[in-house]
Order: sequence, then C-alpha cells, then structure tokens
Amino acid sequence: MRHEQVLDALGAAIANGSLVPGTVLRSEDLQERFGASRTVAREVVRVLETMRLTSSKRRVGVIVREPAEWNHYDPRLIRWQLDGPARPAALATLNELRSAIEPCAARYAALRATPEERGRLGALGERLARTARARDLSAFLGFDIAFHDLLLTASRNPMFGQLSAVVAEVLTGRTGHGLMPPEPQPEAIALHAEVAAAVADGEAERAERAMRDIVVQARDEIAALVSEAAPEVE
Amino acid sequence: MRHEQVLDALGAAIANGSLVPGTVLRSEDLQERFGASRTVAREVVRVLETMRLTSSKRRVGVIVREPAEWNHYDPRLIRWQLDGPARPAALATLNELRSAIEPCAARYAALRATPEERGRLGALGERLARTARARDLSAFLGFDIAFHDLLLTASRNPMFGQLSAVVAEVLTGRTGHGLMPPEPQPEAIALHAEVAAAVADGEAERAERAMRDIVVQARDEIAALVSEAAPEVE
DNA sequence: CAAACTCAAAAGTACTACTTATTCAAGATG
DNA sequence: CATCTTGAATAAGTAGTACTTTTGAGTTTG
Repeated sequence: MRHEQVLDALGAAIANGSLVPGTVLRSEDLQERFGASRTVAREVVRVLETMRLTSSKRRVGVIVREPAEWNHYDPRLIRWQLDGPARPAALATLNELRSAIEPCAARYAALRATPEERGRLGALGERLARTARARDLSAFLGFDIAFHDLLLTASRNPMFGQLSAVVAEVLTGRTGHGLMPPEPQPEAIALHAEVAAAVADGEAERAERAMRDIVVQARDEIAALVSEAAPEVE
Repeated sequence: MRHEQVLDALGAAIANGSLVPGTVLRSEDLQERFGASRTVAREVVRVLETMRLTSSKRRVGVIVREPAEWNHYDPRLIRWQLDGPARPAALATLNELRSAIEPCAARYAALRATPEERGRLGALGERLARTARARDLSAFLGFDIAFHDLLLTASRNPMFGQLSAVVAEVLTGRTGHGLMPPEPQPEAIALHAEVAAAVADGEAERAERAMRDIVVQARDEIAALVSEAAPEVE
C-alpha cells in the first residue's frame, strides 16, 4: 500500500522528467520526503532499479538514469508516460512499435494459430463489421482490441503477445482523442476480414500484407492529425 | 552482492521452468534455502515481482506466474533464457522480434537520423564490406552489431533503441553457432550498403524495403538450419 | 446447510544495529 | 611539485527483531 504510493510518486516524477537524468537521491531523503520507512524506501528503489530508471552507487546515492537506458517495455513505465504531459509523444512511440510488430505477428499467427483461434478470429471480424455498421464505437473498440489481442497471442511469440496491452492502449487512445472517424472506414473492416481469412487459410504472406495495410492506414491517419508530434518520449 | 546471487539463482530457476507456474514459495523458505537475510529475500522477491515473474499474496506466499505474464523485454530475463536449456527457442523468438522491428526502424532512421548518424552509417557499411572481403568474421560481427545499433538509435524511438541488445544477441548467436556461412553473403553486404544509402538520402520506403530484405534473408537462413526449433520460449 | 465468526499464518511495514565499499582529502614519498 | 598511499567519513548494503494487516480455512451457530 505504502509501497505503491511512493513508487508511483517517484516513478512518475522520473518518467515525466521532473527529476532529470543524473539527479542523485539519497535514500534517507526519500524516507523523509515521503514519510516512509527505510524498508519501503529501499524496496521502491529496488523496483526502480529493476526498471532501469535508476542505478545505485555506494557512497553516492540513487542516480536517475538516461531515458535511453530505461526499460521502456515495463507496463508501469508506459502507464506513467501515458498519464503524464508527454502522452501524445508516448502514444506516437507505441503506435510505431505496434505498426512494426503486427504485420509480423499476423504472419506467424497464420502459421501457428490453433483451429479454435482461427475460428474466433473470423467471428471477431464479423462482429467488427456489425458494430461498425451500427456505429457503436464503444463496442467496436472492444472487438477491435480483442481481435488484435487474439492475433498477437496466436503468433505464439511471447514478446509479441506481451504487446497486447500496448495495442489496446493505442486503439483506445485513438478513439478517446477523437482521432477516429465517427464511423470506422469500410476499408479497415474489409482488411480485418482479410487478415482473419488469411489466418484461417494459413496464408502467411497474405495475412502479413493485409495487416500491414491496416497499420499503414492507421499510421497515415495519425500522422495527418498530429503531424507535429515529435516521437521523443521524454 | 548477496542480492545478485540469490536473484540469479531464483530468476534462472523460474525462467528455465525448474519452478513451474503456480508454485508457491514462502519467503521464510527462501531465506533458509539461500542462507540469506530477510532483507535480501524480500528485495529479490520485489525484483522478480517487478519483472512480473512472480506475484505475492498475503497469507499465501510468492506465486510463480505464467510465462505469458512475464515481462519478456527485461534484459535479465532474456539473459536467463539465453543461458538456459531453451536457448534455441529464445533465439528464435528474439529473431522474430528483430525481423519485425528493424525494417520499421530503418524507415524512421531515414526520416530522423542526424547528418552525423547518416555519415557514420555509410562508413560502417563500407567497413562491413571490407571485413567481409578479408573474411574477418569477428570484426565483421562487430561492425554488423554497430550498424544495426546505430540504425535503431537513429530511429529516435526509444522502444526500438532498446532492442539493440537483442539484435546484438541474435547476431552473435548466429555466428557463434556456426549458423553463418564462413564468408558473409555479398547480397547481404549490398543490402546493408543500400540501407545506408537510403538513410543518407532520407528515402524511407527504400530503407525499409532493403532492411526487410536483410531480415527476410536472415529468417530464411535460420529457418532452413533449425527448421524444427519451436518458438515457445519456455 | 449456509453465513458469520474466529484464529492463525504469512506477507507487509517499521526500526535499529552493523558491514562494506567508495570518495575525497590529507599527508607522505619520489 | 606531482603522484601515490593511506585513512577517515559517508552512504548504501546486509542482518535481525518486533509489530501490523490481510486473508484463507476451519468452526461454530442460527
């Protein structure tokens, strides 16, 4: 309880740049600053160290590392960045990542998905089309997330699978910020169906191509809307 | 010191499956088992929790999580997997990741690299060609790693940049296991030069295409040699 | 038989004492 | 005068004890 509070406060401060890289914190100061015990302060520092946000040196203190050294794939760090002032930049970074991974994931899903997964993917594709026609954006988002989640899982690559949360974040971020047209484009729907069909038939190249078309479309949309947003995530 | 030892022992045991998911560890047992103090045991558990390898519940203990929940991008976990019995599978997983990311990274490098980076990339491309002609595999590997590292950095996407270590691991793993022809293929060399040229001229599409050709070639090579290696990293 | 109640077990938190490594500076040595 | 050695101060690392809180499981009771 205590632990989480202090961790969130300190982590967010580092993630959004309030504590610039190179800053040294003495663990005694941390105890004082947050009114926490030594135990809590130490374990918080351990966690931050694990995330590579800080490094500890004897006789010196806890040093805030350069952003380039951080473990940017840690869910907590992603959260802190998305909740901070650099949210647009963070979303841009995550979107680039997603656009790189998903075509490849579609490829492997076509090669490795279980029969059951292939079926579910097709079903999700249909539901996507239905909710789009009904202009039910909220339900659409849900099925969209489920679709991409399933695809990443079916790729049987744990490093791809872990990015489900990232994709979900990007998709919700897009609808949440009105970056999404009121009605999803028919083109995108068709492409999702195409991906599902390709995966169902085990056609790797076709699945990859269709998914690439999806992410390129999304990329261009976002680029057009936030053309100035630089991708430095801090 | 103590901390690292215990962490490595426990982490490796979880990473290579000696401790199956669902196993509950009581922190008192850990102290006994490793002859460590309460402090050390607790902080090790905190670190493992941060990596999402375990979760702690009061009145229950420390529970080993499912591999799907782990943070697979943590350098330490990657290390444990590469040093364990599942090394081939881990390398396959990492290679897939790399093949997904690098073409996209090349694209953004072409759009965002500094003039200095563009120059250095070209220089590295030439050195690559020279060491290849000289059949100096060790030097070749060094320049290859530097080339890909620079490219990922120049993409200005921190999540791409973080994968430098992964790419280095994949490239060394390939030469180290004799999966590399004694003389690097002229085709690959030409493609590296092509990437460098495209980045120098800011041609995103061309850079992406050339890099895609590189990773596809590498993928097919590996697939041909270890055609049976399943990609489950645990 | 189900719901509430009690108890105990194990993690979480707090605090104190001691150990070890490292920096910085003073002093010795060439 | 510069460089190397030595040592003291400092802050993190490790150890151990005591207390708190949560929660799972068994037991009682309506």
